[in-house]
Amino acid sequence: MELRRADIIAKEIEERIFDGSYADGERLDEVRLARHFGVSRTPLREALQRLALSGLVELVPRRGAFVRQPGPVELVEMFEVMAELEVVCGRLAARRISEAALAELRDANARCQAAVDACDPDSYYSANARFHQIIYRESGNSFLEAETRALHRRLEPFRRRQLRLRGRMAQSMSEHEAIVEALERGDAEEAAEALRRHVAVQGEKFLNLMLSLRRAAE
Amino acid sequence: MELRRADIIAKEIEERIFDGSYADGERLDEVRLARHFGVSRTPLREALQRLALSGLVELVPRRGAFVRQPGPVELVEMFEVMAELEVVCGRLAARRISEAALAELRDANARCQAAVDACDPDSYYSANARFHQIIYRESGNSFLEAETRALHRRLEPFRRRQLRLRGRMAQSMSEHEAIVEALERGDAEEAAEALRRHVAVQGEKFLNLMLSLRRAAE
DNA sequence: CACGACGATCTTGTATACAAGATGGTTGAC
DNA sequence: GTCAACCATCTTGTATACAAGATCGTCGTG
Repeated sequence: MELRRADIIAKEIEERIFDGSYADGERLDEVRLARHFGVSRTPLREALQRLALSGLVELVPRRGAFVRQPGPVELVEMFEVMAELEVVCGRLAARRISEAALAELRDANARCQAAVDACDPDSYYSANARFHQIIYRESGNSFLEAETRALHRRLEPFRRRQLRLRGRMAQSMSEHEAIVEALERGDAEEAAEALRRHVAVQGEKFLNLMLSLRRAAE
Repeated sequence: MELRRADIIAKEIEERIFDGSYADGERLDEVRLARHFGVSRTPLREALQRLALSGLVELVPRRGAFVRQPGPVELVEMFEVMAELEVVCGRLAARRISEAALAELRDANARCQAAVDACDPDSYYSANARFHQIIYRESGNSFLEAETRALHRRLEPFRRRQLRLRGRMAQSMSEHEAIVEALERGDAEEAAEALRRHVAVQGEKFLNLMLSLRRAAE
């Protein structure tokens, strides 16, 4: 047995929550899940604890674990925080970014463009994620980087839905270019604002998000 | 038997890590701790998992749990993020704060002043914490509030050390007043900047922080 | 004398057994 | 007929037992 099983199980359940296999409010039966994963309740409970800490399930004492999908309000709040974290990363990165990292950004952007041309949302998503994570890293603050990545990851399933909307990928691309430009110039405020515009969920984007939520709820 | 014991144990161990009873890198022996708390290894392991998620201990598979005090670099990073979160809270609060909350802030500030006059760092600390938490709440973003409070709590022991320094309380007070003023005027940028100045760790504050770390390490 | 391999022992990871609280249905009284 | 209390059952929380990997000392060899 090479690794801790609880990690694997937690990730698996997380995946199921993300992709909607487990509905909001659903109780996660320990013995059922334990049987399903072929383990005892001990490592499974560890996995549930872990998920509870990330906020994906709610652990009610003596009652069990319940899936806790963020509601519309909480989602908007999380996106707002995400935007602000990106802004902070961008502002710091504008001052601290290296020439090599700028090249990496341009490369990531090129891959984004290729994905847009190929109309491939999945590879666009991964190239886009790389783009952003370079900026997190170049903030020069590992703690900030870790926190930002964690939230990014948590919002991943919702972002992904948004991307499938018409024209979103192309728009996203041009925003990327504005960000890179600002970072090249070392213009912290412009980088910050470009990122804020890029990430913020507001107006029609907000509406779209809510609609996709409705769809996912069925 | 009333509540989940793992919570209580986790909090207890957390306290010990915070106050330095457990040194950095120290291994936390499961059976020893279990005996100490009068429980079996099962709830104790749950507690360790929890602490691992908060970053207070490192869980090395098949090796055990090790206390992981943040080093100087990580601490500075955490304070930088803390400052940015406060800034975000302040900026949002400036737009969203209610008249009642402003009154609460003035009240908290009065308590701070009373603590300064009485030279009572402990009650200053709690009044100060209340002051800041009102701002987090008035950001109108529960998720942001929760995240900010979590980091605030994690940095508490280090903040507390800083407060004992000469003149820090009085200076802190005047900064509070500037913050309240900006919030009253609804001046988001000024509130943000006032908070940044208030929370940022830089210059001699940085030095002091490092020194207090040294002291704690012994 | 130094280095490496082997094994005893200890510690963690997992499974199972047991205890205690929660749920839901049934029964009885009003 | 309705409401409430009680009991059976189920589920979680905790303890203990067992398995597997890691540490460290010892012994043997070069």
